[in-house]
Amino acid sequence: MSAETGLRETQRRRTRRALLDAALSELAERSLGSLGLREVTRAAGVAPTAFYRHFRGMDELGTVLVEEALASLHGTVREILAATGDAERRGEAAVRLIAELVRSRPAHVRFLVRERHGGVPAVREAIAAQLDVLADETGAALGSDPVSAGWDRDDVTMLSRLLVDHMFMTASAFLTASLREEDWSAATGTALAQLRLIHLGRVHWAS
Amino acid sequence: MSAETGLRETQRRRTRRALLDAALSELAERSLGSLGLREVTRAAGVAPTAFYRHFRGMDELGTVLVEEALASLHGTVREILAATGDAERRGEAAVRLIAELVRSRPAHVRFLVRERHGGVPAVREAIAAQLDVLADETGAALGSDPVSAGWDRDDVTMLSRLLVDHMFMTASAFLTASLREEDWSAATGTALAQLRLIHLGRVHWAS
DNA sequence: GTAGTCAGTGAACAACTGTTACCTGAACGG
DNA sequence: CCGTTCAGGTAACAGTTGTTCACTGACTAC
Repeated sequence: MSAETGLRETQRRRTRRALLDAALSELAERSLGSLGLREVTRAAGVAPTAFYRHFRGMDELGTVLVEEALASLHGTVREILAATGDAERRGEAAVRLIAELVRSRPAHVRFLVRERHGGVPAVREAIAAQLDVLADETGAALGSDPVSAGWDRDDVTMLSRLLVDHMFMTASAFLTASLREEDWSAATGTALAQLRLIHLGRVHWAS
Repeated sequence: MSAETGLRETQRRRTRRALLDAALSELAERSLGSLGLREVTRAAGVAPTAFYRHFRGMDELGTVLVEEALASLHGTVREILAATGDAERRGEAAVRLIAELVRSRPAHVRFLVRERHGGVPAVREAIAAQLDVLADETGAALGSDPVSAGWDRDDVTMLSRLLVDHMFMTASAFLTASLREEDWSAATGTALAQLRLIHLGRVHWAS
């Protein structure tokens, strides 16, 4: 479905991408709330009015970026949860996948980290809702895991929330460390150690 | 030092406070980057030009807010670290103090959480620098603790970073839960459980 | 008492903002 | 081929922005 590869449609998609990319690159050192519609269109090489052909306003542009960013994150998390092996290996896989995500889509990740607590309610809520889903999935995967057999629901959710938040911590650490290679590997080490410590706590947990 | 209670000086301080408070209340649902100088002065009931008698620009206003917010946080953390008793009690004390801080200065706390990864470099860096100090202090306190005797430096810092970040997680959770009382106590429970889990991991850690 | 300091004001500026109504021309369906 | 659709452009709008300058008048130091 939605092949839609007419000449017009492809051009339309192109400008839409240009708008999203322009916004994304402008957001490297600013926040969505301070980003003007005209700035985006200017950076995209398009007339201001063209914006309205694609988005109702900046809020909508923002929520689209949320969906884009979290689509890849969602995929990443599913990979981790589906991964076999002991918790140690799973932790490594998690950190590795986050690292890849930061390397391949730094702008998207930065956007998520920044706007999670940012000043645009619509975007904030979109991220929060998606993260709730993510936490639930994590919780479900955790539930069907020998280590946490017999845990009550509250404890499972508190752990999954901790893990999701730790994911963001790690992503943020990678972003600020993404300049020097030694900082990068240090961040990797820290994230892995923290996951190991959390896992240790999990093993010795008594509901 | 700096008694300075002339009539003029007190009035000056009053407007300065008015500016800071106006900004703070305006920042309840927006970010610093999107906050205009004129908006602040308007909310403070003062002419736009009066702003310059107190701050060079919005960045400076921002860093002053950072100092204010982190002064209380600094005090809070010192109290926790100085607290005697086992780790369980210390965790309880930590959560309780954060809760108090959120209740007594919600705007400051929200400001910190939002601008930590926010769109104003100067403010972001000011917060990061202060948090580094905080993490170091935590690390020092952790170092002189029987539980973590013999840990190497890297492991201590990874733990203190985790704890500082967890503090922010908790503060953020309290902020979003501050409407309904049952959400509040649930947030308290989650934070406590997470600290307990981390502590368990700490006990069974092997450097 | 008097001269000086200085927090706050008022008016003006060029630049920029989001949004509207209307126009253009290339791709489209039949 | 021809009428229609529609992505994008132009021009204009009323507001708002940060910053400057000169000015006022209550406080201060002497």
